[in-house]
Amino acid sequence: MKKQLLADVNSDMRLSDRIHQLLLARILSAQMKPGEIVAEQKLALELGVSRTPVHDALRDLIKDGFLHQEKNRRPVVNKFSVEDVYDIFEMRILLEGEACYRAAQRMDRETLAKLRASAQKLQEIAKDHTWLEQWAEFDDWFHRSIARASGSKRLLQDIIRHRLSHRALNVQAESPSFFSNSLDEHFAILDALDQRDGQQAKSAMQTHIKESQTLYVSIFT
Amino acid sequence: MKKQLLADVNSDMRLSDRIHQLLLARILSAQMKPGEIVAEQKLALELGVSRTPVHDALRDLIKDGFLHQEKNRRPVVNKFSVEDVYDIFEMRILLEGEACYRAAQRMDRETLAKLRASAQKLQEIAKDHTWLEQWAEFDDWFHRSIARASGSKRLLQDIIRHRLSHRALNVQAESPSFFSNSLDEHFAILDALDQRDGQQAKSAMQTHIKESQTLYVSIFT
DNA sequence: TTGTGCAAAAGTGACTTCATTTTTATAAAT
DNA sequence: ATTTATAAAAATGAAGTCACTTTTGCACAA
Repeated sequence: MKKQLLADVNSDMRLSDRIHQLLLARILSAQMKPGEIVAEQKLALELGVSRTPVHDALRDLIKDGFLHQEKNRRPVVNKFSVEDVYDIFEMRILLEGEACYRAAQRMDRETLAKLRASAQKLQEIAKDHTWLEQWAEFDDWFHRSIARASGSKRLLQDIIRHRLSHRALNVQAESPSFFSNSLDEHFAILDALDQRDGQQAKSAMQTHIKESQTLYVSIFT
Repeated sequence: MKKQLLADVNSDMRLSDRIHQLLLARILSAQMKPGEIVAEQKLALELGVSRTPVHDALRDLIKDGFLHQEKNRRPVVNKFSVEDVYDIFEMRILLEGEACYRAAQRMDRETLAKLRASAQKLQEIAKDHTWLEQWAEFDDWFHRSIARASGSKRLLQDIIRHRLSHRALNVQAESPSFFSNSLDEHFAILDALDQRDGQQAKSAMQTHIKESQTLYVSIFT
């Protein structure tokens, strides 16, 4: 019986796109680790498809910056150096700071309220063992919502890209990256957004990301 | 006899990468215009290769944001709306402003001197009929040099990406986008870099790009 | 034990083929 | 003339195949 790793409901999607999703998930969840070889042929066999859609998916991942490949060689999952870690966060500070500044003027009250409610709910169950995964999900939603509220298609896209890189870092970070004051910082950002204070919101966001940067840089050093 | 459109010296490159280069050049030079259909099969025939490398090149161009494609349909060259134009320049203002700020501390005197010399040479022949193409080349080199001097791999990459979008705009801009004070602005940036004044350099760069933005937005309105 | 050379195995790049979907062209109908 | 139906042509997504390159494993030598 054939493996059903691609048994998505989205059967109207291109195979290559479903495979791209699957592989991205594997990278972000450490099922595929930095330095690991990802052979197109082997993967095709494993997934029970031909090499063609796998080839396309791998090419996408290369453009995404998660793999690299030399001609005629098998693709390899990228490693991140300390410099990369620093660089990724610097981009986030710049881009998400700007997005937050713009969002202060444009974000609708409804989304703002939803973000606050979720953050509060999260605060209550902060001692639960499921906290970490719920946190990761919320954190992503929080930052993307603000990026989206910036009103700039390209700013949003760039932020998503660098945030994915950030998430890929977790794979290499041994200790679980976890900081209790992150939630407080989120509230600070929300407060500034509520007051429509762009400068303050930007500043709070940048402080928030810098905290994270410091932690990650220390882990990777 | 077969067409020699791909008769590059780089015969050790993948075909798909050479085709990607060729198509990008066609887009930036208006040989392929917005809205135009780019059929994989037809292109393969024209270039005298199989569909596979063409397919890969087209996929890259889609990720680059120059084409879009719906499933089972032929790819189409992207059109830019006024909002896109504005957005592209906003990204350039943010990213190249930051790069310029960082470059003020890091750019070596040698590159700085070369940029100034080229700018001066360009100024002398400003009345020549070959001015425009030389200008375009210099402008690209100028901005990339500063982006590179920022010391950030990702900042450079993002800047290159948005600058390519900018260049793709020229295809849709009817009147030749041309402004005599651009060179003066470049000198202003160089002066600030010479003085290692990050704030001033950033500000000069952002003013420079805003000038361009105003012009392009008016053209696209 | 540690290299070195070489043949077998596995892998990629690119071409070809096949099934299905979309596009185009033509003809009929309003 | 313009729309609608439809059949032929052309295009894409995915699989299969082939030539050439890289990787692997093993025998042999230092």
